[in-house]
Amino acid sequence: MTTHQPFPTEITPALATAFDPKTIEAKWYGFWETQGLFKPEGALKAHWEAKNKPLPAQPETYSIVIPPPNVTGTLHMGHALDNTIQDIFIRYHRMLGHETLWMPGTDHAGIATQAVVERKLLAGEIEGYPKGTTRVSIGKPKFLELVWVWSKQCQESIFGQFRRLGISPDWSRQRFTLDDGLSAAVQKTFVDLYNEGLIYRGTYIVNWDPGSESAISDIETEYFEEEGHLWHIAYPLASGEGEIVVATTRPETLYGDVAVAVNPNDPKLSKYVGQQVIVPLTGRTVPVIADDAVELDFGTGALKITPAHDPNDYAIGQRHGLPQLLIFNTKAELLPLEGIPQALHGVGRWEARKQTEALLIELGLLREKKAHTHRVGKAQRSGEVIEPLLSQQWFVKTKPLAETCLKALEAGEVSFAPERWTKDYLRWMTNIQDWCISRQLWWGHQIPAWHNTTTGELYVGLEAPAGDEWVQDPDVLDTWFSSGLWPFSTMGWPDLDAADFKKFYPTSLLVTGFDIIFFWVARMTMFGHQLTEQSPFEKVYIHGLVRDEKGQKMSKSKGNTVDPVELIETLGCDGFRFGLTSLITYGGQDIKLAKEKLEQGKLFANKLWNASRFVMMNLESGTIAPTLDESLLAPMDSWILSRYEHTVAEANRLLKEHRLGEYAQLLLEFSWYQFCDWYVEYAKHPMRSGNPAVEANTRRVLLTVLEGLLKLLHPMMPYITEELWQRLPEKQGISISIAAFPLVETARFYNPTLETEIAYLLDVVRGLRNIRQQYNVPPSKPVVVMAETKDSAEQACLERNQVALRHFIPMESLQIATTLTDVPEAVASNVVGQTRLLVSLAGLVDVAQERQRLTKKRETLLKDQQKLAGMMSNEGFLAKAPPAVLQKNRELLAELEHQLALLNDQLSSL
RNA sequence: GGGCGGUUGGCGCAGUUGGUAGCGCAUCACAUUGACAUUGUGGAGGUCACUGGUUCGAAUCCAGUACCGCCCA
Repeated sequence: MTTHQPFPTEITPALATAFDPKTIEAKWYGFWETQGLFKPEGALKAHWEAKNKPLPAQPETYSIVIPPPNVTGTLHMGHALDNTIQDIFIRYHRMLGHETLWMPGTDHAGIATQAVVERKLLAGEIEGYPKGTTRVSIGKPKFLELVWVWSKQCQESIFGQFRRLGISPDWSRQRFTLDDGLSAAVQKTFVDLYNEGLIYRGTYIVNWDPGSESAISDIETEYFEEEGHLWHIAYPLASGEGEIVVATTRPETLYGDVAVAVNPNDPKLSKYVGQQVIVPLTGRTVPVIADDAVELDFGTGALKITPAHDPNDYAIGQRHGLPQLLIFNTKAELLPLEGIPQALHGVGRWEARKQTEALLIELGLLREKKAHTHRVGKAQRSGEVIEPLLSQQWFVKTKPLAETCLKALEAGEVSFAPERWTKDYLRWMTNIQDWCISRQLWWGHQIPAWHNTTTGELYVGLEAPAGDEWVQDPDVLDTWFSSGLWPFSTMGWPDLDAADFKKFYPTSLLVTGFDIIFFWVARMTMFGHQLTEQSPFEKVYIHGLVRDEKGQKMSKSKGNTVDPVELIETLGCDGFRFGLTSLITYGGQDIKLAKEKLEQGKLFANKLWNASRFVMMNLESGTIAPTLDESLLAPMDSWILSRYEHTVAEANRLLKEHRLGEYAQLLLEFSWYQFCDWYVEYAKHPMRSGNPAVEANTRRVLLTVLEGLLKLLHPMMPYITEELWQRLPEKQGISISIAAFPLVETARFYNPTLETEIAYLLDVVRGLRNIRQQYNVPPSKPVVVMAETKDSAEQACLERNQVALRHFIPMESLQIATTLTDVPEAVASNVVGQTRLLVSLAGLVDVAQERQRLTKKRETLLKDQQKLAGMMSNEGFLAKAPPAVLQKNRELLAELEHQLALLNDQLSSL
């Protein structure tokens, strides 16, 4: 056995009657960290030392990279869930003796972070800067300095919150997407992909966010149905004879019109094709063109074409070789162009819309304005309405990358749990659009491309070419570009010999919410396959969103967010983690934050605490059998060992299958409803039997089960299990976190026959308690009990569990018989299995009440019996049902019939 | 318009090889000297949204309907 390592002992010697999480959480977290137990190497060594076995030469590895939180604020419930899940898997594999790495870190979150600091600056919340300060006014270097300060602060507070959650990543390896190594990976990737033709630069209509004054990708744009208007505007024919009325939702863009389009099959309008019309307010003459894309029955049937500010118009413009007329600046204000009324120069788009409408009315060209519901795209981060804008941007050619991913998916190199998410991933990969990766921001990875100021030449490379005339492209890359490299850039890639990369890549599991399958998971697989020629993870575990109690999505603007740290304060970390885990479903449903269910976690922690307290008090009171003496085991002992072994097997299965909700439920049931409610209660008896060998052996059973239970629970409830485990009289190793997770290699105690027997016994106890309760017999008052059964197994069970029975039910006497004689007059009865239970209650039996109770029971049984009898008289069922089911039903039916007979007897004797 | 998910006791939810429906909270009754009132004990409460099909047998599989939610166009 290993020697005990020092561990914090400033704990009260005796366990308090109520579990107080606060006193233990900080203590153990510090202990784990200082002992290096979150490090793969440290944990591995400690694990095998505790086992007293040599380190395996080639230990199995297990690795997860954390979805890096943004350095924009604080952790929310989604993070709490996501990281609790990861921690469970990490701690489980660590206890299995695998070399386990959980890589932590944070994401620089370009737009979001820059926006936060800009907002703070503007609001005067940054010391040394007056209210109203803009990023432009202080300049790029100074501004970036402030963002760095902010991001460091955020990082610290996030890591602090993570620690409160009790999670166990290797903090010594923490990464940030802007770290030197990760940045180098980004630069290299960009240059390589450019050289392979997978990155290109071009002028296209992009989703422009006037809020951040940057392009964003199409998936960062969210669409909302909004009430708007449809303006019908008359465009006079240049010939002077007549007009075409055009319908538009955006009158302010008419300054950018370069054509009017109609459907070639339009019976009324097609005749104008080839003619010229005058764009109102601009004096510009543009052609009328025919295009199939124009819907005949939308609006007036005629569309104004603004290629520089609408993706559909852009496509039409391309087909017809039309010019592209840019009318907005990066803030979506009208440019000072000829053809735009002077008064509108520099005016924002909404104001411009109003004024344009007024001008059109003045000119008598507004034919109609009617309410119209349409879809409006908004920037995910800033909430600003997207301004489609023609601009020069960098793109990733995604089709070839996606194809590799699809092949890998088909080959099973990567899979999703729950499986249904595969479809979403597949659909997105199949219909993938090129990815706009340049952002007009300051905060991020500046693009390694250089422009020659004199020749206009473009050069892409890690270093600028020689000469003064080269300036670096000012744009930075989309944050997801660097996040897409996360699973391997954090491991040392592109250095293929980096130790972590060689050992821990590809990772074992990725845990994340479904909302970022496209943003992140897809980008990681694309980059992973392209750059490392393998999937960055084997399995993607997708969980639902954490919603508020009403099922609404939590958001700061709605004010319905819940702070996980606050919940940890009130429930204790272990209680919180248990509650959260128990809410997880196999199907990955969204989680409604039911506070009752979380509360259950807190109660469970207290229950576990007190049960352990009881066990430890008993362990201290005498010797513990060095090994289990099987000859001394009473049926109840064997039963709990059987249940325990079964629970061990199940827990391992559920964890391997990523079924965490069921894992939580399983352990709750075993600990509370089996161990505490029955075994611990039972054990009080042999513990006071006065037989030293039995007592010592019972202590051994209690210790075995409790120690195992603590280990089974540890991945989910790390603190309380550590605290309790450390107090156990025997333990191997320095911490439960590196102790061996219980496994069933060969079943030793699992005994279904015995479990059936004890299930019957416990039913008998319940049956007797039921009677006692009905008649208000005080708990301590002994009663006269008679049990009549013709079933020899039942009889044997009762005989050999008399001691336990008497312990659960205070009895004056217990008579077990095949046929009872001398049944007293006043008895209350119950039926369990084939057994008739009688309790003598002189002067207490109320015949009416007894009749009512028995009748009710008979009705329930009768219903079951009829149903079953129906089934058993069905030819088809008898012919086709599997023998095991038939057998089971036959037995059940016989039992029901017997029970009914007993009840009838009893009723008629009343 | 297409896809996905949900509909199970008062409330919140579990329930994957199809074999007589489970949990938490709430509720009713009883219990307070030894692990625990952050408790224990006993009870009550459900035709598993609806319709049809497959099957000896359906909450579970299939088809359709209704309502709710999400994603994509």
